[in-house]
Amino acid sequence: MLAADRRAERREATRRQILDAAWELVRAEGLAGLSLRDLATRVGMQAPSLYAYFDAKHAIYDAMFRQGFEAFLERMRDVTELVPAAEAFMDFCTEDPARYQLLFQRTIPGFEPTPEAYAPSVEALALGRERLAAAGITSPEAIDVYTALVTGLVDQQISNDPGGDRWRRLIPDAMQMFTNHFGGKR
Amino acid sequence: MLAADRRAERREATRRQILDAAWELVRAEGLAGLSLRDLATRVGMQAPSLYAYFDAKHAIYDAMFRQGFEAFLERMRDVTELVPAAEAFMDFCTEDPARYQLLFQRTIPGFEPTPEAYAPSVEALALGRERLAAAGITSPEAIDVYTALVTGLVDQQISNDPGGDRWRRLIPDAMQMFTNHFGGKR
DNA sequence: GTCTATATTTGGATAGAC
DNA sequence: GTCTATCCAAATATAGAC
Repeated sequence: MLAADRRAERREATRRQILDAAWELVRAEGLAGLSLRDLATRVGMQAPSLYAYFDAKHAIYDAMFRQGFEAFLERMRDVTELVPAAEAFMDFCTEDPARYQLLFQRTIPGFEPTPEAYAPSVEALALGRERLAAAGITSPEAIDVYTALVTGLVDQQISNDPGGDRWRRLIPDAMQMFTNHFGGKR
Repeated sequence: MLAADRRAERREATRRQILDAAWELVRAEGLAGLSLRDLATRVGMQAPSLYAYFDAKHAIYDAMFRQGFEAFLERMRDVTELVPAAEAFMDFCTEDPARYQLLFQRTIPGFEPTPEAYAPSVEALALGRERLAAAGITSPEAIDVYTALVTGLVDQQISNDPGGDRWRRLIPDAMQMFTNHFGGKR
């Protein structure tokens, strides 16, 4: 193996280490609480050293955005039925509200994901559409009501009953309501 | 009229003026973009002068929170039917997303409304419950699904089609789906 | 690649004169 | 009540030595 390859590998490892620490930090302090000083401390560096790995703070959010949707795809890949899919989505969101905020709420002032980071997110959307189609849901209206319903359940769960299951347990009933009205396999 | 009364009245007028400017500012810059310097400039003051009217920045958010729910109550008071109520809620939220964020999303780090500011919010919740009961919806599960569904529609509308009506126009159909499943007057 | 030192900006908040 | 002057804190980011 060439020295250049080893160097690149080491660099990637450090980048991953920084991102891991960033996730820990936002889980503890909230998404907006990510500061370069704290992050550097957590990986045993001084703040300016981070700039050897990321051009700017937004580049860190960008990499996290991409990682988040990759994890999302991984999690949803094998879940095909309507109710389990909604439950998997709920669990993915509630187990890390900071990640939920980054991926689905977009509340960081001035942050827009770059096209590269955006790619897995587009893939995730396509996967969702595919799953719905397999369940017999194809009309744009039905899809829009579905997304509103599921994200609404998740949002209520996170903001009004964190750690509980007050809205999570309503998923089967809500899905029944949805399929009764919009058709779809039973 | 006593001089003291006139003084108090003048003071209240200035407070209102400051709050009006604060609303303008958050509509323009986002909820987190409210800075005391900018706010003071907008009302023709220097920043420290604001402290004669509000103890701290959070006191301004607090007063805005209260005003927001008072406006909400005013708006919803005469709307009793299910579909018009959901539409009125949608319109109230979309016409001022910063207000929506303050009242219903609670994303300001460290801000918790005081009990006094909270009062109209509690009243609003009670009103909502009353409206649902009048429509024949009383089970806790049905109420929770209803809130998830309506806030989900609003949230999708604001984040994915601001200024449009892609989710707003689905309200009648979504309400039909809901009442079909959970009963309620038709 | 990492450090120290520093620039720069931007906040909220206070002291004290008037 | 309003001002000027200032403090203090926190943040991102850059320069330049090693």
